[in-house]
Amino acid sequence: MNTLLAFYHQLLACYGPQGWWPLLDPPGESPSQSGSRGVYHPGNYDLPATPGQRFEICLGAILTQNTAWRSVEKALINLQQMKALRPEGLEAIDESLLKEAIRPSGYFNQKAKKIRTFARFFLALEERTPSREELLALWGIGPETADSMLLYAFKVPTFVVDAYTRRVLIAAGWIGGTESYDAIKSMFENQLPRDLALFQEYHALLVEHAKNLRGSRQE
DNA sequence: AACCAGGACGTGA
DNA sequence: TCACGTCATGGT
Repeated sequence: MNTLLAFYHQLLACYGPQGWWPLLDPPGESPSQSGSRGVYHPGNYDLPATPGQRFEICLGAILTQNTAWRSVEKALINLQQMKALRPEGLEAIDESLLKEAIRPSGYFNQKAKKIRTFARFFLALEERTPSREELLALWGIGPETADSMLLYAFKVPTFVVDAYTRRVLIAAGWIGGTESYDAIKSMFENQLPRDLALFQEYHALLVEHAKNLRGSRQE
């Protein structure tokens, strides 16, 4: 039997579809209605539906590096209000305004440079799907950010590994903890059917489960 | 009041 | 290659 696939079904039965990646204003809801908060879309694996939503997910992937999502939402909303949640707007915005907008998400000096670098790259793409190597070559985009963009923004079935993933696997006794990013990524990709919805949902479920593990311990 | 949050880069060994 | 310091704000 397949341990990782069986575990996925357990998690799904326990928590249900998570609806990643959250968007500020998905189709069907006005921005004011979303109450300035990311909207999840459980069971819908067709998003993003527009280049704008795709770009929003990519920026979120950068801004959430070692940062709580709640802080990222503030930054995304600020950018949206400054009309800089588009690559053209980002290219035009003043440096100090940009940093002020993303300040709540932390590391604002580095992240300002990162999202500017990415905005230029995104424009040059012209709707094409980038390769993992192209993304990794950009300053500020490491393995997890690249995989998050590919999986949730560009709909490429590649598995995302993060701190939560490691925590769950360690708690289950399936890894020691010193394994490399790519080693853990390969574990999943070698044992699971390469399916977009499965990969998207699995990572989201691992995050939810890891948060529950932490919550049961203390806090 | 330390500690962590949906990491990545620069450096030295 | 790899361990370690740095980056920064916000919530618990």
